[in-house]
Amino acid sequence: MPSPRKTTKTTAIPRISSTTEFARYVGLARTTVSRVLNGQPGLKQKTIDRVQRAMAETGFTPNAYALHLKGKRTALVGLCVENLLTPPAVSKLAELQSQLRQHGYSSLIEVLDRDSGQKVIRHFLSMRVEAIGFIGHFDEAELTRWSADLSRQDLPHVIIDQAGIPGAPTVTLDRAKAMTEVINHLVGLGHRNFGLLGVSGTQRGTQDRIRGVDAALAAHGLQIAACTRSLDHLHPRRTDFEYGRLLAQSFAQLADRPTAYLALNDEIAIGAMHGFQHRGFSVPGDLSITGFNNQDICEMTTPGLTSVDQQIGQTIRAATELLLAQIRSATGRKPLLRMIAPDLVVRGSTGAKPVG
Amino acid sequence: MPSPRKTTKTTAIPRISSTTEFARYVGLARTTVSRVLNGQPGLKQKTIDRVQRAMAETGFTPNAYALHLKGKRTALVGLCVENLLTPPAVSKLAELQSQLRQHGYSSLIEVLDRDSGQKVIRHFLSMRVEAIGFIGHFDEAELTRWSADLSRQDLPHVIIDQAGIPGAPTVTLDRAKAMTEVINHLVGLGHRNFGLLGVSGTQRGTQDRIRGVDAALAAHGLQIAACTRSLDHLHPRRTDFEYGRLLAQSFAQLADRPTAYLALNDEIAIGAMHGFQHRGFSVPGDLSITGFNNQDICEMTTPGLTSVDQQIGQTIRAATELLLAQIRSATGRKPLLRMIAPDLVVRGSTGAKPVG
DNA sequence: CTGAAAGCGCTTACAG
DNA sequence: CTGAAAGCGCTTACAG
Repeated sequence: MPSPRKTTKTTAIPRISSTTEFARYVGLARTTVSRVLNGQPGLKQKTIDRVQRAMAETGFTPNAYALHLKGKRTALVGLCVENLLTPPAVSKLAELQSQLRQHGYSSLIEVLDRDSGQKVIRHFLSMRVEAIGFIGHFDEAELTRWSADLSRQDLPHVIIDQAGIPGAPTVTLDRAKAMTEVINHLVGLGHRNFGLLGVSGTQRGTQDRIRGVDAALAAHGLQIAACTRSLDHLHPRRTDFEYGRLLAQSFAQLADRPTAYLALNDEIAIGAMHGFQHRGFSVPGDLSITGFNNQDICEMTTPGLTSVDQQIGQTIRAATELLLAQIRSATGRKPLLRMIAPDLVVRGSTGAKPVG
Repeated sequence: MPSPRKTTKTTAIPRISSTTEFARYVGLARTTVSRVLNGQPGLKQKTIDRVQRAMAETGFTPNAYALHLKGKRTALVGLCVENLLTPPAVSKLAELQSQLRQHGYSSLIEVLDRDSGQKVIRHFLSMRVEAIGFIGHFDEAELTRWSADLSRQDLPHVIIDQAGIPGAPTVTLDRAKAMTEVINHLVGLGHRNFGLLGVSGTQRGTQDRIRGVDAALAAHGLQIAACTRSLDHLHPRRTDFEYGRLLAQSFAQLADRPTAYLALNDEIAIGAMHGFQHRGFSVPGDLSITGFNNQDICEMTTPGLTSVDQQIGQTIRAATELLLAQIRSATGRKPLLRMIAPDLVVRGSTGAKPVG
C-alpha cells in the first residue's frame, strides 16, 4: 500500500489565489481587502487585523501580474553575468544586487552565454524590468546591438567591465593604467624582460592592458616588441590555475627567460608561481610574478602575490548611481563613461631583478 | 548650453507597449498578431514575416504580466542563496540555474539574509514561481516555517545542504560520513590527537560533522573528548583564510599540540597551513591538515590540500530531479531526503604522524 | 484573415 | 465600510 498523503499538510486551509476568494474568506468586500493590502488610510484597526490574520492563515499573496498590469511598477532589474565561475564577476553581481535591493529593486539574474543572449534580454523586457546591468565581457557586436536597442527604448542600462560600446553607459576599470602601474613597479625593480601570461588576444580588455604595457615601456625608453614575450599560442586558452602552470613549464625551458611575469588574473599567476617553484625557481629571487584582481588568495600564497585591485566597491557604487540616475530622469546629461582607477597591491612575489 | 539629446537615439521608432498599438503599427488585427506571436498554425508566411519584421523594428515584447494573468505559466523558479561569497554555494547556484534553464525555467535569484527572508519569499509567491530552491544554511526555525508554508500551498521546493527540516524535500551531503572518512584516513596515518578548526557550534551541519568524528573515533576505540581539541572560543568566528591563520597561531603555542587538523572549509585549512608553515612547522612532516569542499585552490598550495569533495554535480542533479518531480505530479511518493556521499581527495597535506 | 467580446486578478474612482 | 464598474494587456473561442 502506498504511504498515505501526509494529513498534517492539508489542514483544510483553502488554497486562495485571488482577492475575490480571499475577500470571501475574510468576509469583507474585495475593495476593502485591497485597501488593507495597500495600506490605505481610513480603515478600522479591527478590519486591518482581520485581514492580516487571514493572510497569515492562508498564505495568500496578491498576484504580481495583475498588480503590474494595473500600472504598479515592477521594481525589477535584470542583471546579466558572463558566468558565475569568475570570482570578481560574482563579487560585482553580489554587490550590485545588494545595492539595488537597498533601493527597493529585486534582481532577475541570468547567465548570458553565446546563444542565450537575445532570449534572456527579451525575457527581461517582457518582465518589464526597469533597468538592465551587464557584468563582464560579452561579444562586442552583440552587446553593441543590445545596448542600442535598449537606448532606443529608453531603457536604463549599464555595462560593467567591458569598455568600448559606443554610447553605452559604462563603468570600467582603467586597465591600461593598471598595467602601466605594474610595469612601472617592475621596471623600478630593474626588470627589462617580461613574460605575459594569458595577456594576449583580441578582446578589448586585453588590448587595453597591452596598450598600458606599451605606453609604460615606451615611457622608460623600452620597446614592447623587444621586451615582452607571450607563449599563449602553445596551449589551449584557459584562465585557471592549470593554465598558469602550463605556461610556467614552457617559459622554464627558455634560455633567455624573462625575469618578470604579468598574468591575466590571480589564478594564472598562482598557477605559474606554483609551476616555477616546483621546477626549482625562487620567487621573487629568480623571477617576479604579478596577478590581477587582488583576491583573498593573494595573501595565502608563499610569497604573497602582488596584484591589481579592481576596486569593486567603487565600481559598483558608480554603476548603481548611473542606473538610478537614468531611472530617475530620462535626460542623460551626466557623463556616460566612468573609469575606475586601479590600485596596485605590492606583496612578496615581486622583487629586484636577479643579478647576472 | 546643455548638450543636445542624441538624435541618433530617437529615430522616430514609436515606443510600442501593447498588442493594440503594435497591431495598428503592423496594420493587422490584434488577434492575428497574437496568433503569430504564439506560433499558431494557419497563417500566411507573408503575414508572419510582416509581424516579425515589425517586432525587430520596434523591439516590441508582449507584456509577461498580461500573458500570465491569462493563465500562461510563468516558468519561473525562485532560488534563495545564503550568500554569494561562499564558493561552493555559488557553484551550486550556477549549476542549478543552468539545469533549470535547460528545462525551460528562468530563475529569480535572491540572497536571503536574516531579516529579508519573509519578504523575499512573499515576492517569489507574488511572482507565482513554480518552485523554490534554498541553497546553503539558514535559520532552522525560519526555514522550517517557510517549508511548512510552501508545503501547505503545494508549492514545490527543495532544500540543498541544510538537513533536518522536517518533511522538507532535501538534498544534502552526508557530512557525518565525510568526517568519518577523514578520521579513518588520519587514524590510518597514526594520528590520535586532532585539532578542529572552525568545526564547533550548534549549527546542524556542524553537529553532523562532529557526530561523524565521534562515530569514527569510537570505532577505533578512541574517545572524542580526549582526542579532539577546539580553540574556536579564542577568536571571533569567521570562515576565511585569516581565521585559519589565527587558529594556527593559537594551536602553535600548545605544548601537547594535536598532530592532525580538520578544518571547516578549505579557506580555514589553507590559512592554518600558512600560519603553521610561517611558524616553522612542516606540513605534513610535523602536522597534517584537511580541508572541506575540494576547491581548485587545493591543488595550488604547497603541499596540496587533502579535502572532502561535496560532489556538487550529483547534488544539483538530485535537486533538479526532486524539483521537477514535484512540479510534474503533486503526489509525493518519492523519497524526500537525498543523501549525497562525499569523496575524500587525498593530497600532500596529510601524512604519517611524526615519530616521538 | 478580421473584429467584437469575455475574462484573467487586481486597483481605483464613484455612489451609496 | 460596501458594491458595481471600468480598465490594465493579453488570449481565445466565436461569428463573419
